[in-house]
Amino acid sequence: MAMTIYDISQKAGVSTATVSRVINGSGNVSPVTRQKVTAIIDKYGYIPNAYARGMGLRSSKTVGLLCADSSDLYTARAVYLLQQELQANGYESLLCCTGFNQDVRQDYLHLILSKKVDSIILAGSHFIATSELDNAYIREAADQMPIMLLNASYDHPHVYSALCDDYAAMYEAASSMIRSGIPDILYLYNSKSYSGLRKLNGFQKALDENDIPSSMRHILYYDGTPDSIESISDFVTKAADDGHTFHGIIGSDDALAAGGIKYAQQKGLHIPEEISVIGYNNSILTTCCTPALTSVDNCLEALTHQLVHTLLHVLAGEEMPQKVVFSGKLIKRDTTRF
Amino acid sequence: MAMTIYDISQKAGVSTATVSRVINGSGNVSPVTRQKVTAIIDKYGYIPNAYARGMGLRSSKTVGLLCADSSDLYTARAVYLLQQELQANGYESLLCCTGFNQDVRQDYLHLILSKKVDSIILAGSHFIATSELDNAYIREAADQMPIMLLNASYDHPHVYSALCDDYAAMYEAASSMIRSGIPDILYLYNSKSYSGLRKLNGFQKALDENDIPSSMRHILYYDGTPDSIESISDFVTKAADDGHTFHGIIGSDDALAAGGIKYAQQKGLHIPEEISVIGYNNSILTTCCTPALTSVDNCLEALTHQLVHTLLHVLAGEEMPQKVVFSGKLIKRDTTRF
DNA sequence: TACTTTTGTGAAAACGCTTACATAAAACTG
DNA sequence: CAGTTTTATGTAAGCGTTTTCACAAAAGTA
Repeated sequence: MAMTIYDISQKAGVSTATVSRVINGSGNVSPVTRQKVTAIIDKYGYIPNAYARGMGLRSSKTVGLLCADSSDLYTARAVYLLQQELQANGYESLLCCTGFNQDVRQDYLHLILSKKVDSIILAGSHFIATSELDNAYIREAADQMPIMLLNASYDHPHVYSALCDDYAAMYEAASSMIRSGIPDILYLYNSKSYSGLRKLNGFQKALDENDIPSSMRHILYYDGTPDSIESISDFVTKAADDGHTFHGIIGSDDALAAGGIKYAQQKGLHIPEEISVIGYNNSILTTCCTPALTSVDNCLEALTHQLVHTLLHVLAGEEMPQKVVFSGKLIKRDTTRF
Repeated sequence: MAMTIYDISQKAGVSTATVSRVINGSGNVSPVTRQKVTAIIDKYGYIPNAYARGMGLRSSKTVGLLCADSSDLYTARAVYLLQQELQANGYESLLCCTGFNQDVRQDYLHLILSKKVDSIILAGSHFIATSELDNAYIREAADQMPIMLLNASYDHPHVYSALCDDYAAMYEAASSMIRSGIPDILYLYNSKSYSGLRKLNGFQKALDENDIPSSMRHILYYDGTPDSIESISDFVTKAADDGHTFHGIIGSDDALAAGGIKYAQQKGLHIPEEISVIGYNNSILTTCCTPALTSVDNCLEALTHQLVHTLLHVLAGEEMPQKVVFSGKLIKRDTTRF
């Protein structure tokens, strides 16, 4: 029932080779023949079978998009932007969400390799900086194709990355808060990914430079579900009850900071007069909060654009930089005094 | 360099047919042979080429996930859940975001058909209830494979759907608000999708039943960018300035309702004493807002689960219901008086 | 034991496309 | 105009699987 290239060649009175050449715009075909074949193709709505095609060709024109959870604010946007960039360049996106499950990830690696994807893009807080398992994973994949890292980096000849200088951005955010007269800051983070660690280091750097004593450093890892603001505020309340005293809160993402705002409100503390809050990612949550949340814009759009740009050129066999770094920007709103 | 089934068959001293049978668990293979072949496969880490495979097989084990914008809160979650369900059942997800662009959608349809996907799932506020173009699109796709609709329905033998009874849920939400003593409600919506229209109708029904005069009906279509809470509150402010008077705001999604909250705060109106607000989707925004937003939970998880369930059975050739309806649930928080 | 059924296996065709090679026709050379 | 290059096209050999068919060996039958 479905048309094949053979059917088309019959109807057009030419060989399959000619039809193939017309479809791919390869080789020389006379204008009149091209026209004739095109007409038949249009008439019957013929669409070549990508599987048959993928066999002859080297490229499947597909890229695996690997992440843990594509529904979190940041990753969702990253996935969307990547997908858009890829589609605009004729590539398809195979979405692979591991849900932080190693087995699923293994299955996906298998699937991805069997599909002969042209590349894999790792997005979101997928992997943990310290995990040797992750490294093995990347290395294995990198043997077969270029691997693209969004906001992470890894030293390997086939691994390319585009990242935001989270270190500098968080350093800037913390410095601003200290400069505004708040030395005792609660730092909340919930991911030990590369970017999570970079942020943390930037924060520490700012404290170090300002000689903040360790008694004023409150760095807490929140390992609850990331999508419940209430449980975050409960977490902060508990921290305060446990003796942590702070007049500023910095979250490694906007949800954490939003939890900080909730905490302040429940406690009856005025923002920003009595306590300041800064988030990260500059997501929709920033303007949803009251007061609107000061946050770091990590130029995700630029990152995704660059990453796909690099990928396309790498696939075209060109020499490209392994690593491109952009800088984030502190967007000032109403939860800070500066 | 990459292994083929032929290489494996050589090393195992059997034919390719036997290797294929081992891989697919089809036909009869003696335990000893199976063992021998499996060992070789494992040893060399052989992964069959999905393209070659897709040629012989009828199924590509891939489903197209079509949406307009996978980064919006609701769709992102839908996509993630669908992808998880599919992956758990051995299917891959080809993510296709049209960005509301007809040409892109056309390209994707082409791509999808060439990839011989087993089905297409339409998710998110993808298509407009009144658009004949959309219908043609669905029909065309439905000729080739089952089409699954998330929270929409369409009468066609190959189109299946799982939906939330948004009509009833919104009716319930509006009724509750009216019952709490608020007859003049501002209804904000930003999508003319099937679900958008169903919600609107449910809202109207509640007003009708309570004999709310048309002078108290404020139904506004917001067509700005959906991810800026500020522009929504500006929109509401403008509506109030234009003479609309209301003591309740219902949004067809949480972002719109959040804009309503912002508006009330800027105006200095107390929530819920002076003005009530209800959102829809029960997203993370609900707890991010202050006060926490009362919202309708539209049981997305149940929908996605059901949809994939239906799909799998349809693909297995079983008879399945064209349409399964779930009911939403009003989650009461702090922006309403009931 | 002679006959039928089942089981395990391989040879080879098919799947729908691309492409290297061959060849004929057309277009240049000088 | 003979010789060379270019252009247009077709033939057929892959690409890596699955699967039909055939057949031999093993296992049941009576």
